[in-house]
Amino acid sequence: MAGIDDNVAVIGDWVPPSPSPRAFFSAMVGDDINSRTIPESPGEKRNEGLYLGQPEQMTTGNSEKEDGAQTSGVQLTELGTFSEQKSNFRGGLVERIAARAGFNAPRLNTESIRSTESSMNPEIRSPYLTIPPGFSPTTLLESPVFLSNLAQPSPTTGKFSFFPNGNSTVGSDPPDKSKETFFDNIDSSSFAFKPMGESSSFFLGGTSKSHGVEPAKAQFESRNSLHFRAEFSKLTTEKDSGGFSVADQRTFDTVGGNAEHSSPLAEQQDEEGDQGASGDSMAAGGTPSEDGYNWRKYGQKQVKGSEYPRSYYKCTHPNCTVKKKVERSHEGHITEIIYKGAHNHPKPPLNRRSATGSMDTQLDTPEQAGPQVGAVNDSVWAGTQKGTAAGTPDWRNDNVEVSSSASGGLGPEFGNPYSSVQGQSGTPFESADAVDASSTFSNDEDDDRATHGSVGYDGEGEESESKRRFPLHFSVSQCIPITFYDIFIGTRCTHVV
DNA sequence: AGCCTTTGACCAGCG
DNA sequence: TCGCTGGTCAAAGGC
Repeated sequence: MAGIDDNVAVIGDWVPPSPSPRAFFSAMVGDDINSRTIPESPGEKRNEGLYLGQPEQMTTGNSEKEDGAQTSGVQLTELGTFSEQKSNFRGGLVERIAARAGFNAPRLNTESIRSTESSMNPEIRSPYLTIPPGFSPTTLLESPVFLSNLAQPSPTTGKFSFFPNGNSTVGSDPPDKSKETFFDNIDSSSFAFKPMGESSSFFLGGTSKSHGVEPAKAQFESRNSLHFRAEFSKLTTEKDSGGFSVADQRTFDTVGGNAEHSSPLAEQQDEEGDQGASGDSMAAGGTPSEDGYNWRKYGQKQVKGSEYPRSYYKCTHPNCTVKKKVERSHEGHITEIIYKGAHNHPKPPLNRRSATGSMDTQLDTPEQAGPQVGAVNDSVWAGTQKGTAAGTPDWRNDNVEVSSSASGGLGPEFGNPYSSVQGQSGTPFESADAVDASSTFSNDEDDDRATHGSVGYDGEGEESESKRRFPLHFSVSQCIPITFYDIFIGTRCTHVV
């Protein structure tokens, strides 16, 4: 199944270019910044490795900026939370791994990070996603291994695909494969991360632009990575904006990474290649095709307030008037997606060109299946997804805005039950889905309501509150603990617009 | 041949 | 009315 393969690939991407087990774990822990603790792998390119995100990346769009207080607070919170958790994670995971693997896991030094945490407030434990920006929970969750593993004690979903021997494909692996195997492999010299020339990269990182793009990453674009990019992209772009508000977290829930790591080329290549010629080439999360629908770009313009050009897309379906605006950073990261209207048709078959691209992620979610009623009112662009993981649109609400960011995709994936379905179904899960979902969801609501990307899916009850709290209309609907091999690494909360 | 992207021009809304 | 801005059109070209 492609889905599985994808997952595998994704996992592989995680691997640092010249990875050593330590590096890997350190990365996992997020100690990249303080790599000094791991002298063994000096040569490693940290930027390529997993980064625990940098807070700055997490900034959100302008609208959110307005909320200064929230903004800074949130950032800190998230970071802090992560750090804190990280410490736990570190202690637990690393040690466990070390124990199993038989090598000494480096102690991660998170002191510096903690310092940051100091600013951390009670929020640290906030239900919001605590996963570091650089670290993409989504990946974990989505990956076959993690998905299943989180719930299941033994990650048998398969070995990590990135094992050098290559025989370990998640899908192929016998269910029996257990963590033991995994660790054993690690322990054994055989364990090696793929040099990633190919997949160089899954950049978890919150590397900031400062890290610079590495050419190698260009290659990194595996189809799989696409959705990550999307997510990252949003985050990335937003980071520029300066702080992020709580609402922003919705974006982060699923996102950890910073797209910027990947070179623009990489992304573009990736997108283009993966998506195939489909017009989607444009966007990772924002790519039209990502959401499962076919889009035709009919214009592009540099918007005054926006640092990046805005692209205009129309749904290619005959009677569908849905449009969407996508802003992408120079690097190709989507900074904002705004849907206008609702699809009045089911998602097209994967076959389409876009489909050819690996990206086609068609969610076989119920929503998709059903035609979406909705006339689009030309009048207004409803949804904005800045920096959000795509969420499920809150179609219940008026003026629901669904935002799906490429990135957004994650949101739905995690939070959205459907997303989960998707993953399980074996269909490739794409960030796009999220997007799609958003658009899709925007149902009956008149087109007027554009869809904003929102992460959460339900939370109806909370919704009102959320609105109150978050001008952006995001609310926390549900929090799910994220664990990695029994280790609690954070919580994911879905927010509903 | 069909579909899509690109891109400059055009149009409408607003102050 | 003018200028600015955002959104859309449509020709040209590519795949």
